[in-house]
Amino acid sequence: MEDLKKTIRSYANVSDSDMEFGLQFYKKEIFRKGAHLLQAGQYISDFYFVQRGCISYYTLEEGKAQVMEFFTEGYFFTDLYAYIQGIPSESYLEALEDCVVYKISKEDVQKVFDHSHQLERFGRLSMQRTFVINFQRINELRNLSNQERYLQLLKKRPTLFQRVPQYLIASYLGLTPVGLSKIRKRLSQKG
Amino acid sequence: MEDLKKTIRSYANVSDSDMEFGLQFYKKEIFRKGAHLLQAGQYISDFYFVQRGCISYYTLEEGKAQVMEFFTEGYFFTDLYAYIQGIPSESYLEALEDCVVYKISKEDVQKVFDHSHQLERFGRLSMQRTFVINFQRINELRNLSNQERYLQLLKKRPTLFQRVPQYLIASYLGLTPVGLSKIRKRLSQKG
DNA sequence: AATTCTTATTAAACTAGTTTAATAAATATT
DNA sequence: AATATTTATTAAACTAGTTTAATAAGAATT
Repeated sequence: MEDLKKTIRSYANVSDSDMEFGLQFYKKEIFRKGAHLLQAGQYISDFYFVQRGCISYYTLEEGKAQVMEFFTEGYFFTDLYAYIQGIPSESYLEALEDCVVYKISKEDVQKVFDHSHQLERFGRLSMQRTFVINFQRINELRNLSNQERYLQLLKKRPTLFQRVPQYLIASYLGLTPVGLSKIRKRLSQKG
Repeated sequence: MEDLKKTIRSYANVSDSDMEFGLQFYKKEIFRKGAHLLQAGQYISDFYFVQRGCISYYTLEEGKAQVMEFFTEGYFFTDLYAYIQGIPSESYLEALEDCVVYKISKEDVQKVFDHSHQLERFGRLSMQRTFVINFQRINELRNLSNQERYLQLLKKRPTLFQRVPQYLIASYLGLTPVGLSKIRKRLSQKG
């Protein structure tokens, strides 16, 4: 749990005893490639941390997967929307590789926050971090062309392109596989 | 400050004494139509609550305003991105009408959170609320057509169309004024 | 009431994507 | 190694927006 501990401490000064209290609730879990951590219609009451692997977070819109995020090592994740609102999920969480994750239940999160002001602060600040990422995402969706967003993803998360098939990346970028292929061709002709 | 108090209590059970402690830091401020609460390049260290009026939150991209949000009565707002990161803003906050707001400084927010676990919880939960809104925004940007987003805005915030010129709404929707006009024409011909 | 200024619509040419379908390339399976 | 399956590219026709520029409508000012 060293990676998890380090990641929490990157947000707030958590004492050893508070950390020990918090970590006791996390449980290790393994998912094989192709396994679903969550399917639409299910409730999600766990919060996860990626120790190893890659998980896709997607919805089905008219039968087609719309990838919203790829969670890789060091990410905290869940279907945060359904988790927060306590409603059935409209999304899927699927292991794109064999994965090792740590999970904690919503009730245990509540216990941890009730017990420790500093861990509640970690909660607030990690929510802030999520805000920053979503804010950037919205700005990118609004102000950048698809080509620019492709180039930016290539720059920000280059290893993703080795781990994930291109048609899922196209989906993440809000494109069809054909559309992304065209963009790549256009770029390869110029440069 | 009754509206402010009510809004805070809609997030967390704050005791009277904690509430009193928190509210002492808020200061009332008035902005005339056209006034800027924030300009690009400035640091923003205040958090605001809209008592009365409408504030646009926008960036300039190649000289053109890109409206990201309209803040109306009951909204908490700031340039949250610059506020959180402590970096100079790239955005503007402009009163579209005469406005009454309450504001609190970042340092005072910190004092309040340090003083009261329940107010820190309010902070976390209001951040969660912001997450939910941004999440929906991202989904709308990704999965809905411009026409659908226009119709949805019309449904969700109908009064906005009486308060705000159409070209700003076009910008909010990520369209040109011409584009929005076309959509409206298309709809009026069908229905 | 007339004028000016701002906002909204329309037209025409253009563009970056879409869809569908065929083909090519890469990967996995027998 | 041969075959089947999955993934990526290309082509062709189409679409919903863009830009620029002209016009019309509405609001504010003299």
